[in-house]
Amino acid sequence: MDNSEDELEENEAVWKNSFVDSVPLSLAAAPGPSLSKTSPPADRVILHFDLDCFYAQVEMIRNPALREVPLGIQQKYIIVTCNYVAREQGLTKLMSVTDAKEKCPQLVLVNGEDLTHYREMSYKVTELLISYCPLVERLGFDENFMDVTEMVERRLAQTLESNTFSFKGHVYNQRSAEVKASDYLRLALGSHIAAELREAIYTKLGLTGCAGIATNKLLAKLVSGTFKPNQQTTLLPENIRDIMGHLSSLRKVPGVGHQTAKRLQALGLVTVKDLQLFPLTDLVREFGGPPAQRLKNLALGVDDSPVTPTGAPQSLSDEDSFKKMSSTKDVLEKIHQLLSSLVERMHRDGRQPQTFRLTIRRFSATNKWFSRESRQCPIPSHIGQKIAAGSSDDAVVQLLPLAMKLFHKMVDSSITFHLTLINVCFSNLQTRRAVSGGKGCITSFFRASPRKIQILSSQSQGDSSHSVDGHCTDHQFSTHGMAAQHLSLKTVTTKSPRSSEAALHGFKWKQSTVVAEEENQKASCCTTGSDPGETNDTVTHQLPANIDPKVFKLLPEEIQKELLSPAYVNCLLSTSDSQNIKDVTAAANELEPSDRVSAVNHQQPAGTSAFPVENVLEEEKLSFPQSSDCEFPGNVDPKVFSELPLDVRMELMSEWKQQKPVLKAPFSRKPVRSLITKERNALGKGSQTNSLLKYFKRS
DNA sequence: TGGGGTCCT
DNA sequence: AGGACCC
Repeated sequence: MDNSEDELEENEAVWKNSFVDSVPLSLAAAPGPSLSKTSPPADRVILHFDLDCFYAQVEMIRNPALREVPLGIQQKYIIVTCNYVAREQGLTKLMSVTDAKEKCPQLVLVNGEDLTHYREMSYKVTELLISYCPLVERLGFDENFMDVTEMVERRLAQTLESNTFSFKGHVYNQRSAEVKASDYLRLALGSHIAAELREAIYTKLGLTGCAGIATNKLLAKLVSGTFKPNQQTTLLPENIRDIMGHLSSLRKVPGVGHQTAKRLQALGLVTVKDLQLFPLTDLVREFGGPPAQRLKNLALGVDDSPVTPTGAPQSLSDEDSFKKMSSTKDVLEKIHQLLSSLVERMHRDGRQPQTFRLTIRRFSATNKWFSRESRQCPIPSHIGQKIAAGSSDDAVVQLLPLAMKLFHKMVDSSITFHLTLINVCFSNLQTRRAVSGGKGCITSFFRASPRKIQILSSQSQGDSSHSVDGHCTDHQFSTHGMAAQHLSLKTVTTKSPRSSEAALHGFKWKQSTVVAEEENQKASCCTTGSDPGETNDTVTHQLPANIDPKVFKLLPEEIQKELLSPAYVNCLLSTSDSQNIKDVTAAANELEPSDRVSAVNHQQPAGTSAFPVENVLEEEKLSFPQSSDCEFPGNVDPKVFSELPLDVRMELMSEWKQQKPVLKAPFSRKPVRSLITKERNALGKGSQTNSLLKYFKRS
């Protein structure tokens, strides 16, 4: 679960004594003109939240008796995380069960292979944070970045009366006497917000965690781990050199992975300082321009990447690993099992997947062990509809032949094979919504839609008083939230939230009005030849050659049926024949895109999609001048918009965002650049900028 | 070394 | 489709 082993723990002892818990600041000491609103590109205030041993905490909430015992969360033969009782006995993350039991014989194990509860709790945390401020970016299940610059600015305007002010929590490598109030007031306010949010996470969800407060994501993340369970630390700009310098190796720098570290090491670089001092030109030679600059920046603690609201997931997948799987029957059963749960999850999400992918990992004694292979195909829309509609069994039965077809594209089952992992994945997730009605105008949404979107999980936190900030309460999930419309759409450094709703699994995206769907699409992927009429009478002697009749009879009825279906029989018979898939793919491509296009055009200002890039941008700016950081389509009245219920607003924003690839440009001028990072992909235009992680994407 | 995710090439 | 990265 957590591979970043305690980056800063080694330094902890060194610093601990020099930290103070609360550093008094005096506002009387001249706020100074330097930090007043006139200073142009004020630093951001970025928070990083990191829940303590997340899976273990979730299990301890589910079963409080586990709080007092050493607890390990097990996936296969690994302890992926453990509670602090267990850590006192020397356990660490990602330790083998054998080693762990040896160190701690009384260790209590809970199987953590099913992520459902962790995922749900994870989204509750993100939702909670979003309810205070929309700029929240998830990193895994247990971390969130948040850009609270605007909240800080608002508090700054209000808080001038108070005479003294303190940092909450620790301040990295800093004594109280050294802290200058006027310089770091904004970070100090950030530390208060962080403390309040951690408190909210604890009181509302029962979870503890750490927070880091700094001027960018890199630094916030690095500093958050300084004091480990349930504490927070602020990094002042003057200590950036320290914190970077004290990292024990380049691998500790988020963004420098295994491969990059190896290449750097080949250049003779092992410490962060090595990289800081290494000539950029030499670095460029090895990595290319933008990545080289990026690496240098990271080493220096410089990171301009925005906090990009994560919104709903881009894909849902389910996987299982095992020592050995070598029969088609086992593969079929495993895929069936994985698909069943995935389809259910997909249904709960409410969106409709357009792409299915099957991934395998083959056993290999050689050291090359970790690579995976995958094949993907479009999902015929009638199957997608069944998934979204909740006809899960039907959907699974129809997906199974698709999956087996993909499987046989990778594995020749007439030869022995040895798999160690199977993964099924839905991607290209599409929100279904009304499309048939009025033309080209966003208002067609406003009237239509008996919406099914509901809150399933958020036991709407009844009080509005939990607001960290009077201005920021608009974003709550409770029903009372029509106030303070101005806030929710303001973004500072980035685009508006991509859909938060489905994301926020508590919401359903479902829409009772659904696109009129062409049904004549020939669904199954392997329909060549066989006559459906025959199959019902089929008995086991008609089984494909590579199915053992005895084994067959042991299979669940449903699977037997499926094996006898024309689709599956054809899959087996035509192992190396990819023509079937191609036919279906072509058919699907003829139908699906037009569906999409009409949906898109319908919601756009007429004709915009055909405009040259610069025109589009110009137009958007003109039509929505008062806040260029909001991404309203040009014909949406912000006032009308702001009066809509929260969930409607969020869904609309998600819609618009998904359309940006059509609206927006691959290259744009600086002011909007941060808005389009994801959209570049969809356009298929190369991002000539950096090749490094989105995580440290530039703004 | 799990069971997830992201984006880029 | 694979590879890098994150947890």
